[in-house]
Amino acid sequence: MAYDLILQNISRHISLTQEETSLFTSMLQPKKIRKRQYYLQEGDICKNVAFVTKGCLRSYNVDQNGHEYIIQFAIEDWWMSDMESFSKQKPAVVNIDALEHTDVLMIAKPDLDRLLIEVPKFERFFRILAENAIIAHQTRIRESIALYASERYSNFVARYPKMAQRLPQTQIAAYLGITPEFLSKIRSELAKKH
Amino acid sequence: MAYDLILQNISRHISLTQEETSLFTSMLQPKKIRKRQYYLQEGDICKNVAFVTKGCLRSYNVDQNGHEYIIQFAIEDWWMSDMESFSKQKPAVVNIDALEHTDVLMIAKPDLDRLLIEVPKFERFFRILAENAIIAHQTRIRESIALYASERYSNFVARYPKMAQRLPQTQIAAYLGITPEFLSKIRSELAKKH
DNA sequence: CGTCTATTTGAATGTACTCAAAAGCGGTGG
DNA sequence: CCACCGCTTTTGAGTACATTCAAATAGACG
Repeated sequence: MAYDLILQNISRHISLTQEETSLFTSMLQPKKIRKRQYYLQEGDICKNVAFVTKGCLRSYNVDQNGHEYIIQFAIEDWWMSDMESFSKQKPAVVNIDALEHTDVLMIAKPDLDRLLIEVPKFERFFRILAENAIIAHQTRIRESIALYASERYSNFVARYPKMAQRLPQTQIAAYLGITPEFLSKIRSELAKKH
Repeated sequence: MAYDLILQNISRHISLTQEETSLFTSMLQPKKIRKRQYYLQEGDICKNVAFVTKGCLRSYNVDQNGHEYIIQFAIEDWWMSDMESFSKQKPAVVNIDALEHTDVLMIAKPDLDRLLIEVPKFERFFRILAENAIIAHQTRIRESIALYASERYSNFVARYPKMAQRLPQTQIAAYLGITPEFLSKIRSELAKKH
């Protein structure tokens, strides 16, 4: 069943009745996003939140020199949206696109608003989801100001081994806030130590 | 009335009945934290969430070389806790202390758990609070990997002018992830341009 | 008033970036 | 299935951003 993964994800924090599950799944819209295809473009308003069932998304922005800075990756079992654009319905400051052919389940903003009212348990679910995101973000902030690039890279590989395997180094570099050239040098230094 | 500020803070996102307000305020414990005094120490379990009514708190950690890295400041009208320690009741990885003589209103973990059950509106309140924190954290992550220290400092001053005025430069430097000496040099460069 | 901490300034060093060029790898079409 | 094209990764030289250490000055607090 195609909803297994998302229902399991939700059951980690709240339990749903049969009817609540039906209401929830009736709101889910499947969508395929091909590699390099945009899910959300800077300036657009984010109308859905996405749950990845296959593939990989990234949210990022681009500065005036054309450099990309990655805010977040989302592989299978991760949620993705531009929080600011989605929750306040204002133009997005980031882009979201697919690094691989990707399958998502989307929930539209009006549906989610209705869900939160009809099944308040989901307020709890999304509160916990948000709190966990805060914890991860604080760790990342701490590391980005306290650690050297080589340490940040080692921690990234240790924390997200699946992502580190499948992501191109250019993307990891853009997440760590370094150039691809410098990441290559870091990796060759780390390799020497074995 | 001492609860004005916190009730106004809450009313920005949800509205409470008379009884809900009474239940909520009955859970608030006032506490004074003197300058340099700890509110939470690394390794302890965070038993309360704090709302600052006067003064200034900071959460930070210290590396093996004794350098401090500041995760967050909280002045009047801000909430502060170690999210991970408080919500999962595990040992804190950060310290929280006062940079000024500070007054807070605290809510104990068991009280908050009960509040969330008895008044589910608070699930919504804390979800929105968490989502706003995520937006701020993502902005900070983006700036910390994309901008030079001088740009991060200018943005900090523009975004939090009240904090920039009252905080010592050492603390701002520890928040931006640079040395106090380098911040001093940045400031003298910026001053030249006038 | 005196002590302690915060800030400034300078010289030497280290981390990370830019630019350029070559080598490796993967997907696509013929 | 191979050849090609485009993109990713590697390597090197020169440069810029940021740190360390040291010492002098200014400022805050009891």
